[in-house]
Amino acid sequence: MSFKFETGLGAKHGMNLKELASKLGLSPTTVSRALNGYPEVNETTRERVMAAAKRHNYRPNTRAIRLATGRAMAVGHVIPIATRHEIVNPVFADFIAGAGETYSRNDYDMVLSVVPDDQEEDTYRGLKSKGNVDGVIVHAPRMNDARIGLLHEIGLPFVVHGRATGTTLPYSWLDVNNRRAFRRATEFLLDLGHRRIALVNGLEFMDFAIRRRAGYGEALAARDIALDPTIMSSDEMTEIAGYKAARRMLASATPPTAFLCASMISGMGMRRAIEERGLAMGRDISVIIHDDDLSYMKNGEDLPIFTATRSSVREAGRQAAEMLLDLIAHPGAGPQQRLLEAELIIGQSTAPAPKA
Amino acid sequence: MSFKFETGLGAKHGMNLKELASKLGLSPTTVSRALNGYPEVNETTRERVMAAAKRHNYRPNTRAIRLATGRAMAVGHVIPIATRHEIVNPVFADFIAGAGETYSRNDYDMVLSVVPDDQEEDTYRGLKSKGNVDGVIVHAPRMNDARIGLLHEIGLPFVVHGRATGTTLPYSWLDVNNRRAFRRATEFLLDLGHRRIALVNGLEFMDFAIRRRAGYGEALAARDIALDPTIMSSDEMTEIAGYKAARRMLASATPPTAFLCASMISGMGMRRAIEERGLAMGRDISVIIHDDDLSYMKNGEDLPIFTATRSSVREAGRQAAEMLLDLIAHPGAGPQQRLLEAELIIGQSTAPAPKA
DNA sequence: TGGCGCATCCAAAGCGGTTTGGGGTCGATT
DNA sequence: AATCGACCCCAAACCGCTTTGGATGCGCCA
Repeated sequence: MSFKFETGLGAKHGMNLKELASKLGLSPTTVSRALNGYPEVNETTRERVMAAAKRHNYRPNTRAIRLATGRAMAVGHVIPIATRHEIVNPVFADFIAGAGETYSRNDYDMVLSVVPDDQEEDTYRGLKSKGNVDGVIVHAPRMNDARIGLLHEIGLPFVVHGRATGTTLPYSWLDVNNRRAFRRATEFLLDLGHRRIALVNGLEFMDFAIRRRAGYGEALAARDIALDPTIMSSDEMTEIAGYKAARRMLASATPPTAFLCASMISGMGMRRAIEERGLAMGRDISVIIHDDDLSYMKNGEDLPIFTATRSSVREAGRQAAEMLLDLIAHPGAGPQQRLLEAELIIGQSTAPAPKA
Repeated sequence: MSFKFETGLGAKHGMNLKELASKLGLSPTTVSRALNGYPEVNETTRERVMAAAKRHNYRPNTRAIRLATGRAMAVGHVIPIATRHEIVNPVFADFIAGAGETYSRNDYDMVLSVVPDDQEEDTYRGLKSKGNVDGVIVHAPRMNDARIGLLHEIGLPFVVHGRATGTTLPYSWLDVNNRRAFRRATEFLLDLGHRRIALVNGLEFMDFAIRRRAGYGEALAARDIALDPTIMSSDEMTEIAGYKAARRMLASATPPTAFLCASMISGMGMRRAIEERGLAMGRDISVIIHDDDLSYMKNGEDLPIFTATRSSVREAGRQAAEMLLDLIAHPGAGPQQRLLEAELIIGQSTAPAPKA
């Protein structure tokens, strides 16, 4: 009954199709077609309808459209909150911003689900069977990521941001060429004369970290330098983790002269460790980071602070979203892949290896 | 016609209420009521229905529920992308994560709209009239923020994260006591003997920045110290901005001995400027930051890197979302407000003022 | 024994759009 | 003059659920 009241009062609830149609002396059918650009309506009628729609500020009810068409006009991003280490990936913000721009332009909604990681599978199944979204973006793929098989099984279109080593199923992804980027960065340090190059990597169950490590390994192998596990670490990409890894390695008997580091944030922690030790980054110790080009964490202005492999995660978001919308629009077409190359930006944090 | 195919094939499209009902030999009415816990259904029947629903993996179609009930079961977060300075606020990620936890628990969807800031008003109007959401969270309020009046006008429930000085309308908000936090921090520095205390603030059309400046001013005034505009800056809270502000101030004839800084990220830039000058933070120069307790940017572990005013933005997200859901559930009730106090955490970045 | 009330269940009318399957009109064709 | 297409438009079904307004049956009391 309170419902009756609301819809009764409802001057506020806005014009609907039926009202608009009767105001125009037309049928809802015709009005709907006129507004949606169908050909079987007279052009002058269409203009009359369009004008009236604007005048009365008519906006079709999304809920009704969704039910009638069977499309959600929305895509989902499932953000798992690790129950163990509660890290909110700092690149999410920029990726989401990029993807969101694409969605806005295409009149799609973006729905975010933040769920404990043990409920992730259930969330995907629900998203599909309850019909909340037409597709999803898969974040932070791991090796042999189970989500790919799952999404295949339930038949929900998806694009992976990154790749999942070990998966045989075909699927759509957009990734940065992490292997090549880290190989180039390592070669760059080698060319500067460095021989003890440390790798401060992300967590190695994350696919991107595996690829970065591979690129690093390739470059060293090509110069016949053996991997040294004592100067290779793998951890979350936080300031603290970068600090601790660098501090530990610098304290060793044979410290590295250069660092390769997975993110700008951990790079800042590394710098802290370096300076705490009375050394100078870019003189005593060289550092190369991977720069996601986060808007709140620009790597300097004219002169970059860090030498870096750079690839905009915001742009990745834009493009991944476009791929997904395309997949949704053309369900027949096969999976799409796109590999972005990172630039190598020379900044102030690298220098020739000190004479031994 | 391709539609026919899909729904024709659609073993996949899942069980719906009608099918389930006929399988049970019951009417849709009864099944609906059984599942939604209405009293006018026999307990044994209810159990039979529940069991069948689980067995057939029935999940009610969200789109239909939304249309039938008139509720969106979703809340919106509008994230304006400033056309001038394209900064994605780094605290969004954590705030969103916190809010998202609350939504997940309550079976609400979170829909994010990333829009150019000149389309913000239109976005809110659309969200309301198209019925996409039941309420919204307003981010990053400014002085005399126009959104508050707008949302009042269009009748969309909302909670502001922060406050908007100058607004006379009553509205719901959740904020940190920024004024008191910065006043305490300033007093702390004063007690350590500092007299030239710089303020590296956020952009001062942002409400929180105004309040922080007020707290800073109060503390100085209480000790009869005049404000000195040359050691007060106001800019985006990026690493670069912090660096530049600190560098400029340190280069002056009468540099500050202490800094009050709006964020951990700009604090890291300040540290860079300090060390670049051959000074040590926490010895030559004291620094206090505001710490939003971002998960990827922890302020040290046992021993905090920075002395800081701390307040978890993730927790703020959780609570703001709860307030909003409460507002939506009880449209009659008046606006709610909640003021969170920040802790003052003593870290390694502060020390007594050097003897002049 | 007739009637009342309670416990259960159902048919049908929404919700607000889209889409199907015609149905007039009218000028052109034969 | 009858036929035939365009061309425009409409009535009604439908999407999958909720909710209203009964209907049915049964125990129980006067």
